[in-house]
Amino acid sequence: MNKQQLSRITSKAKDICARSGGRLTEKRQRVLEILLLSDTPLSAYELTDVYGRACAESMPTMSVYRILKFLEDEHLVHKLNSTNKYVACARIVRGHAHEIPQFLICGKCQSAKEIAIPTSIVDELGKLVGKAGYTLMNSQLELQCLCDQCSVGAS
Amino acid sequence: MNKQQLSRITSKAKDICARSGGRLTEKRQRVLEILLLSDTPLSAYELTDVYGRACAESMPTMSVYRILKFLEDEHLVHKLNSTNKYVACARIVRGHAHEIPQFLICGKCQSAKEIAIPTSIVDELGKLVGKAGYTLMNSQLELQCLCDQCSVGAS
DNA sequence: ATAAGAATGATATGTTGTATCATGCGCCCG
DNA sequence: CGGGCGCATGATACAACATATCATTCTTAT
Repeated sequence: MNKQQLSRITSKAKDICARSGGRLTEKRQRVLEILLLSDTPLSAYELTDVYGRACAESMPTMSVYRILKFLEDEHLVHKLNSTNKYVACARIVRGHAHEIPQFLICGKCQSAKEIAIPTSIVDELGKLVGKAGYTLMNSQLELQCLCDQCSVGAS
Repeated sequence: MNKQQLSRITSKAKDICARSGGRLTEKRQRVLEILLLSDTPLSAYELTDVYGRACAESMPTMSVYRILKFLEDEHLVHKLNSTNKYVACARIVRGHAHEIPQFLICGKCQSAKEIAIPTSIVDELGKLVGKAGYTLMNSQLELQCLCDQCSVGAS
């Protein structure tokens, strides 16, 4: 990702925040940028470290958590529950509307890819869930995978 | 679940362990029984508490974690990554072969139900994952739901 | 009986996350 | 302009989840 893309994205992120009455402050923007530029999801403590090294003055982890919560509420960042790490939302990068995200997580290099799952599959899942006596509320799937690069490397 | 069912299950669990060279010791069995009898998934620390109250002498949490790991390796227990809690495997209760488990977790009462997802859906997911440049390794899904009882109660 | 190995206990520490109160900073209105 | 209100951040403490490591106890085979 180059500087131009980054500034286009952060400018869009500012709009999104403004529309909901929030503000993308400089610190929030920096946290978002770190996630946008990272190859892999980061934990709150990893983010604290990266922030400290990148930005001269450091930030207490507490603030990182608060900022992550803000960014999640704005749908600019997602949390991966299976690894307790955070990723920038791919939709804001690619300009799509917000949907429930699904993730492919490489068990070897830890990369995570956000994908869209066809409505048909989600609907099938929903029916199945209904038969079991439950109602699907939210289907953020996190699938344990191996990415092609790691498959090749391992062969 | 009555005593007879419980003893049938633990006897089967003993066989499973024996086949892989392990032993279902009394403490391991007690931990498994607590999970079998619990309405909801339990964290390692909750298990420690319940164990302490049920069994007179208590067990260090460290041992609970070790026992949970053993039971997971034997596929007698699953860990829910989205909540960091543990459940007894439903297949051993119902006598089915081991498969990748999927869970429906009620966001209100915290109950968790283990279900089977048809091969067709898993295959579709696999294809999708393949197109995205990944290979599906393990598809333990944890779906955030509302159970029918809680839906009714809330209405 | 005893030695080897498995299971458990005890202790320390690492990782993730929340609660709470204090401080700073921007912005609006008089 | 400046005083005060509200949002953002800092500092500190602690809770919850998990692992590392060494010591002790129990089982089992010879």
